[in-house]
Amino acid sequence: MARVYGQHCGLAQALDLVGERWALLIVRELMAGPRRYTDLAAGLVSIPSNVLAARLRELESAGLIARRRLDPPAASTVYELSARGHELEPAVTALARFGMRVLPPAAEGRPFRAHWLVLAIMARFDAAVAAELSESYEFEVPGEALVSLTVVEGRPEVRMGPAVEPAVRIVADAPTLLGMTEGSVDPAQALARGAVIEGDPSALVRLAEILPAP
Amino acid sequence: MARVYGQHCGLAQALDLVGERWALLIVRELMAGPRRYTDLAAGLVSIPSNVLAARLRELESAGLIARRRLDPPAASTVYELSARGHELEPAVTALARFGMRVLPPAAEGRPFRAHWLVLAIMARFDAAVAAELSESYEFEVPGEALVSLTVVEGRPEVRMGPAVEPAVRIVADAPTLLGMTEGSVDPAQALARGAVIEGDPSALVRLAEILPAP
DNA sequence: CCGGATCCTCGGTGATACTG
DNA sequence: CAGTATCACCGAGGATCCGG
Repeated sequence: MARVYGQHCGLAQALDLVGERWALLIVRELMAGPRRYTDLAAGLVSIPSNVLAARLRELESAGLIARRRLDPPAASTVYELSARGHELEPAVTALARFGMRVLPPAAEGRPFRAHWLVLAIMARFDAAVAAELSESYEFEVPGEALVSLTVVEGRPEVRMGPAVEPAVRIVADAPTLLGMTEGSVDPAQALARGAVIEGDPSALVRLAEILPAP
Repeated sequence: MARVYGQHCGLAQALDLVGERWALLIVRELMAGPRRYTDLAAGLVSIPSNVLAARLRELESAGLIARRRLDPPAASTVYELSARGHELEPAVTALARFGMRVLPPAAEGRPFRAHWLVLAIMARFDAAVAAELSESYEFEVPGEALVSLTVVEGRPEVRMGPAVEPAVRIVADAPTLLGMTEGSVDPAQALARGAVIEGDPSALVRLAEILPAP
């Protein structure tokens, strides 16, 4: 692991910590909440098991993630972002925003996971437009993921799990919902693909405004 | 170069383009302006020549950088960021901001370059504090780099080269100036280390406010 | 079934030398 | 100056196996 730049530069320092292959994708997975080893392997799709184990060790010793044993009866270990690890979120969302601009719309054999919705929503959120808004929204891929966006006085919080009194609820399959957050699928197309959109129509307009095209 | 994630995710897509070793550091170099092959090699400190050539080829075919032949008499080729390459700047500054928080203050054998000041200033700039401000500042490492920060109605522009009518001019050696932009060296310490600070004292206060600690 | 460890192969990286 | 050529090496990829 002597493959570090060792330069006195913020960017080089950041890349010395999370620049290795798979490292930032592990952070992406944990941005959706604590996750077990096996869930991480599934969310990362094609990561070799030994590489995942090595990265988790490195990220833990860098203080970016933490292991925690769940209380019995659910005795299993989960990984989660530390406070310092959460500080990576602005950088991860900025990279994702860039990537979404050049992401091919079609999904030919390209794997996707419903919980990536969390990052997609964070990346598209526009704080300047949200301003003083306070409202919550809920997104569901039946049987796979339930994601909530809660905006409190312009500040967003994206989590796995239900929203309290969502102004809008959108239920669709993963490609449709991801396509909506990426701007390649509009509500009309989503409805044609079997999506269910319920709630306040004016809130749906606001939702589209605070999640502008990347 | 089949080492791509191939996932339908903005972050994975971004890393497929600039996730390989040295790629983002090349972007850092070009954020200080167009640069020749040899200058890139010097700014990246320890990059193998074949790797630099390979990355430049990849970044060019990805549309992130462009080669350009300078007009005679200065007949040489330079590399520069394309429009799409400039779109990486928010992500690079966000990563640098994270890295600056965990960057060890001392520089024991860790190499640095004066033009990294450009990224350091961009990373520390706080748009919320700058608000409606319009003012310019100049930073100089004698014989190595001259950097200007020009704020127009709250929007920053950081360039190599002199500022027009700077409200403040700071002249110091590279470690002192980099330390100031990283928050580890305050003006008093800088003066003790031989720095020259000239201009409007109230503008110096404003400068410290729009470049808060990362 | 979970959470890895182990073994092997292959290709990218690092270091250096060389050339138009 | 702007790369290309060569080679050793180590980390990624892929599969399998193992203890709790």
